[in-house]
Amino acid sequence: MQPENCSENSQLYRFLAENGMINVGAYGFPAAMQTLCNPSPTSYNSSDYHFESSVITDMTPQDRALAALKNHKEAEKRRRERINSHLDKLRGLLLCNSKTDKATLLAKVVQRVRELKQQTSELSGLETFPSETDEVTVLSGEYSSDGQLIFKASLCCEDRLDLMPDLNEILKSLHLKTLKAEMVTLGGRIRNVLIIAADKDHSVESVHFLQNALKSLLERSNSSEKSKRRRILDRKLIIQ
Amino acid sequence: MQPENCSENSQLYRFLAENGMINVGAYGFPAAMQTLCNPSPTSYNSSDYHFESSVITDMTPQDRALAALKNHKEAEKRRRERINSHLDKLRGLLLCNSKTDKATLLAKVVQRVRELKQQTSELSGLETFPSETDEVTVLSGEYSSDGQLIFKASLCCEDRLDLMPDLNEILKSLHLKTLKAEMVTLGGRIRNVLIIAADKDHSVESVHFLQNALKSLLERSNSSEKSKRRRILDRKLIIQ
DNA sequence: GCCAACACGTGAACC
DNA sequence: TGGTTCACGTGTTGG
Repeated sequence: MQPENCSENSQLYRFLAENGMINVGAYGFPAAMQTLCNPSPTSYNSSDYHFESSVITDMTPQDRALAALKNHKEAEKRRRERINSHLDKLRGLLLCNSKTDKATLLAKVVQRVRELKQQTSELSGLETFPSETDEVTVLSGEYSSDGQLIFKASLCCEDRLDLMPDLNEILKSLHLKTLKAEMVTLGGRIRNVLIIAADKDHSVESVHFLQNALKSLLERSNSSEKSKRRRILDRKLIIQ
Repeated sequence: MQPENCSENSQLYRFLAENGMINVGAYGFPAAMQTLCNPSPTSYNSSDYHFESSVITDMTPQDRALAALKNHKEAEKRRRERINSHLDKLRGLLLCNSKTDKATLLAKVVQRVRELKQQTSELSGLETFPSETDEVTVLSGEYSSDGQLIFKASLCCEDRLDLMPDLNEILKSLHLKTLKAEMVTLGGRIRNVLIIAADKDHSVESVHFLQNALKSLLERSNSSEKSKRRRILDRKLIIQ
């Protein structure tokens, strides 16, 4: 039996120690793993538990490796807890029994998100005429077969001459293509519904940028027009 | 060094084998783990690789344990894949980069589900007057501090004398308490909005039962009233 | 005893 | 390097 590298022996050492096959120090592992890297042919037992490296410094490379392992172990535990806490929140949100298993839960989440997207799409998609309330709606579609992301954006606000130029500027700067545009004006207000395509390489960012850009466009529009309007009822921002 | 049980030694054997410290058969592990349970004091190496148990039967207890381990390993892999595939679907649904880590993804999912619930609640909650379309809407709230589940249910259909008794019967049979009830009638139609509390012990089931009960109530209502109505435009069922 | 689901600790990969 | 994330195989528990 000739060990090939130190890693294997540190594993072996740990294995033996954890299973009580050799005695270990208070913490669990001594700083003697180094000695195992060039092991003497004697058997591993507690009588070999003497080493010279530990007298040189308090923090031998072995101790440091050990501390790293401990860190790693704890970090991993925190990671698991973080994930599980989110899963628990989802259980609450979906009214799932706390003992619903993870896979089933996630399947339900997928289904629910699809339903909700569908519902908001239907509920908010019915509007074609401008409303009294200012609205920015970005309904994210999914990726088309050719890798483009197709989605729908709706903007409802006061009509003004430079709205379309502003809108075009935004779309151009984000490298978004307008596949289709509907606009309806009524009583000084306008509703703009755009079908937009984004190249796959910067699609996600573009969607978020567009949301923010439209939102700020709407705010700009509001602040400049506020004096003219008798009332701004509300502001809706729908992000699907 | 006296091993305490067989499990430890099978672990040890596996450890040694996996790290090439002893030779193993074609599959990976020989059927010799039993011999390790009462080990001879000699060292573990390939020269000890002879055993009598395997000649008795093809399926020794060791082989069966081995097969079970293999099963277990593969089942666990399938489970991981199942979970991860759902996570990937969620990544697609949320337009997340494929390298968004699990915890962050799940945090976004939680946030998104909350947003979507909020939006559908707002979008569908605006209606107070009865619509032309028959509707059952159950908007699930979350658990209150005292463990009760509070949620909102809305029902819109033809008005009829025995609607309220039917409704009360349903709620009573499901042990649901009505905290608040709004009802608006207009042109022979009625909209009923109920705030309902369910005890925690059978809350989830009750919500689903209620959904089904209201749905069938609506269908019953329709079939008996169909002749009187000139048109039933549509039927909406919203479940949040 | 089997099966399914979980938490755990660890090695590997990526910054 | 250290920090962080992932997949993996395993021990364990409940049905």
